[in-house]
Amino acid sequence: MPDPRPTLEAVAAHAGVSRATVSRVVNGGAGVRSSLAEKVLRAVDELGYVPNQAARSLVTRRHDAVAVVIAEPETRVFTDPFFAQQLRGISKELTAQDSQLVLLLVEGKDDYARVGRYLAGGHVDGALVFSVHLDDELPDIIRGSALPTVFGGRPDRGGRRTPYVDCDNRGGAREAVRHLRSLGRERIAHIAGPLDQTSAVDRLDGYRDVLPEADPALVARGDFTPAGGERAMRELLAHNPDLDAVFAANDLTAAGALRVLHEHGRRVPEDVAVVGFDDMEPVAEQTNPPLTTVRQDIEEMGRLMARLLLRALERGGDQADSLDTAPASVITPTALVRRASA
Amino acid sequence: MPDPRPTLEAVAAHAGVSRATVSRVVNGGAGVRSSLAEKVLRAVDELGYVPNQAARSLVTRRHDAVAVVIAEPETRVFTDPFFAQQLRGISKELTAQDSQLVLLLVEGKDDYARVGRYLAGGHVDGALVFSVHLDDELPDIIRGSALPTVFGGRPDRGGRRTPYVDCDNRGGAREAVRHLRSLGRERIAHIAGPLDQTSAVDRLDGYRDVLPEADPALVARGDFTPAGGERAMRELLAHNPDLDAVFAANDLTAAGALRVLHEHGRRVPEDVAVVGFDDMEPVAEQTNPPLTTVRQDIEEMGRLMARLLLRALERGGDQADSLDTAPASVITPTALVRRASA
DNA sequence: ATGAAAGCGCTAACAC
DNA sequence: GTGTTAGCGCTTTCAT
Repeated sequence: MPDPRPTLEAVAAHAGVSRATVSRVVNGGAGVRSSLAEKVLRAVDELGYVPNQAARSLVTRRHDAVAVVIAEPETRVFTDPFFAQQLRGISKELTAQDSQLVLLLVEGKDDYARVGRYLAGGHVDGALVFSVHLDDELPDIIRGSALPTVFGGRPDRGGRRTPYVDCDNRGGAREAVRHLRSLGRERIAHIAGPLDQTSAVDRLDGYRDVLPEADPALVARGDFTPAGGERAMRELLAHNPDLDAVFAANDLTAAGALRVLHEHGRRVPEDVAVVGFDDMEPVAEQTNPPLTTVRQDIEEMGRLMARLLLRALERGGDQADSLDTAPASVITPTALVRRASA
Repeated sequence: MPDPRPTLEAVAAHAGVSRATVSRVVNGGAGVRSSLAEKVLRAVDELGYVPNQAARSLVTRRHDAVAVVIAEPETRVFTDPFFAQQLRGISKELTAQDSQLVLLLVEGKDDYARVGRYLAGGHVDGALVFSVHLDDELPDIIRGSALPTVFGGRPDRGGRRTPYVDCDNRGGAREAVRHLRSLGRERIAHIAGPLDQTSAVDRLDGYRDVLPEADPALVARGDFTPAGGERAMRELLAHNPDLDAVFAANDLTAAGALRVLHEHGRRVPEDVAVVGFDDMEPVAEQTNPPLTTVRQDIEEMGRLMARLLLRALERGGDQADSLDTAPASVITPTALVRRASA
């Protein structure tokens, strides 16, 4: 059985030119007489030549591939489409730039070393990282790899160094609470998310921005899950039987809260108005009543992350984190989507 | 600025041995005196040596990477966690075998050529492919790349050639319908999925297996979405006001059907019992009442796909689809999960 | 504009 | 056991 993959050499022979010429043609064909170029192209076609990436990377030191690192698959990531949409945006942008997407799913701290090794191992040109927990070491490990990186979601409270893309969690939360207030609600509660995630913290901050004097008993802690939402809602109802509105840190939480509200005979939105966050459609449209919520354009965020990284790669070349070439972070806008719950 | 990445050569010099020895140590160290091996390891450590994959692939012709090809991101894939869970299973298995996951998201037919090129381009050792539509050319393109491949979901009605992993759609459907019958239901309807997907066809076949004489008017066509489920349910109700049970092709469809049932004042499960398929928890647990459904172990299916492929790679070496080395397909079992709707 | 030649960093015979 | 050596397939000066 003959080797199924012809080499540059074979194409050169077939076309009656040198390897160098074939290489030029294959890489855009700048500075090659068109008559020759044509001949080469024909040979490429006839032989079904496909360049060997490994050989190419060996000399160019580029891989046209970026890693996408996603941690904490145990939780939210795998029960809402957030992650999938984000990936889709990333994929679109990378594809447009002929870059490949290498997915690194991190199951736990045991995987950190592996990821660090991979990133340092020169397989990819850059990394897109979804960091979630505040005290996580992953961001540091990744920064240690010295690979150009863009984070998805604000990495931590102080983090200035690495660029990231996040939606305006705080502003979106403010909008949600203001909406509730504009509806005439006076006892507006908040079910927060897990406060080791910046998104949850920011949403809580947004709530407080609008209601700085709110009764602390009106804030309960959830965990971004429906079960957490139920628990928090029960607690809130117990301590604040008079509440007339709830801003939930995400849609899943709101769904749980809604169930408890029904259970307790509260009508939504008549007795209690509810607003969620995310606009994750399969949930927000399925709830009873359909959920008013704060939408973020997740796919666009993914696309932006990829764009930021690719731009850094183009420019940076070697020294990707020299300050002036470092791309700035991006905060994407949110929008209130009114359905029936508020 | 000095090159930040030391080579084998550098390590060899630093350790006072030959490149070959370093290479041996780095690749497991078989047949190297331990005293030397230690010295090498120390050198590796001190220099922070990381092997250059491109160089290695160039000679070994292995990449320790497999592509995961996912088509039709427009629809279902990105609104249910199915895909994420599958990926997670795949990732776990690949990671365990030190293989990387390269994700190829296919947005439309325009992308087919790109995918074909990539797969043929020798970037990866094999491919895991989620093919969904019956008349799709993607499977053929992929087979054309001559890359060892495992499909997720039965690729098409006749497909014998390529191994795949799928759940027992037909058997699961039978179980669902039998359960409904065991509840004493006599007018059992079915809302089918899009029949250009084998899973939808198989589930319909399962329904018919149990109810070969069922009134054809009891079968309506959905599309795996809640909206489709609503539409189909209305239609069914119009033609069969006496129906007392519905087997929906998936959970999303069931959620839509449930809403219409409520709208029409039918009590579930008293008047009409409902069973779904998939057990996608965020949906099945959120419906009112919580959905009885057929569960498939999605993560396990992903894991199996990867395992099958890796096994083929180990054995096959070059000729991966020689008949005797081809791994057989796997059908995974389903299980009825009883909640409140039936 | 084109070709010749020198590697990129690694593995795998093969010799010692 | 260990070192020597010959490439893997490609890009890229450097001549011409």
